[in-house]
Amino acid sequence: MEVLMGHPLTDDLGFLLSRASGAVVRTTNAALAGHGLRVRQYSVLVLACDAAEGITQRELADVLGLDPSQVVLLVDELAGRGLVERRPSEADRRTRLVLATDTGRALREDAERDATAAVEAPLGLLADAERDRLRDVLTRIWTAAG
Amino acid sequence: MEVLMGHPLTDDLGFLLSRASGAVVRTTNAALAGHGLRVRQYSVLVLACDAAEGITQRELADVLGLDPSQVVLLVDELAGRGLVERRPSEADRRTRLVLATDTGRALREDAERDATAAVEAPLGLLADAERDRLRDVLTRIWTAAG
DNA sequence: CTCCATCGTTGACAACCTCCACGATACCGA
DNA sequence: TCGGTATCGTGGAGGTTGTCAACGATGGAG
Repeated sequence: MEVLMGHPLTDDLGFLLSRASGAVVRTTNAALAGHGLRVRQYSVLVLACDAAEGITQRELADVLGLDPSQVVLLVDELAGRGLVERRPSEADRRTRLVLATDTGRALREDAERDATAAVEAPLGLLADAERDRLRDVLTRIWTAAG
Repeated sequence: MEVLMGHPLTDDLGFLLSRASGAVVRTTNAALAGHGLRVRQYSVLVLACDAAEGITQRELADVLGLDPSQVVLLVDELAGRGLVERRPSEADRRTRLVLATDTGRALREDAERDATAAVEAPLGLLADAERDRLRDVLTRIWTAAG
């Protein structure tokens, strides 16, 4: 990979971060395309599936680091395909809880298999200890950057 | 940061990668805004500055992981501001070498100072050894993902 | 009750990514 | 020398993402 060497940006962590991130996202998107999903929608679906009581759109925006207006569209698409449904919250009538349907949960299972398999190529070569450390470092970077 | 805990995506390296990357890019963009630059243009400028003989647009696309058509626009913008110039290559008349002007080099100095200072918040808390390891891991991920 | 914050939603706009097609040039094999 | 094939830069189309401002509806504090 001679293109890698000798360039100053190769030392820039920010650059390496975005380049690696882009590569992984591309790979994941390709794997999810067969299910008609992109990473963004897939992330929302996963979060909805794992929230037993449903999850607020505001929470989705916070966790995903997205603008709330984007979450509206993502949930619209998922709801339009019957993968997710919006249920009014009894506690706070401003919020609408996003819940996964049975169809959504089934699709999530399939999609997750393909996604993890595809990402196995770039990330599989990391040892468990390395993964843990990487998780820790990335989380610290995110919290520090706000 | 209770929003961090308890969500399944918090364990997904791909997700953490893109979220951390997004945060760093946002921070860098904010720091570069004063110079009228975005990270993309800044990256091109840096590469042009550090290539004594100039750099091919194809090389830029390869190193940055961009489509060649995007590089055209980025170089157009930089050239329009006099930060960079296109010089026909004598060896291969298909290619046009991108070279930084004196103005471009001066701006790069200033911009680099601000950019590194801004990124110091999220990345400064990493020890040198951690940085080296992170660089290595990110590079391996990128090469494996193609 | 009033004032202010929050949630979801809509709209607009810029930036970005992906793909396809073209002319010009280079390279390689017959 | 010629002809096919590949590469470089460029342009354009279409979809996706990022960012910001506004709005109605609701909640909460004083």
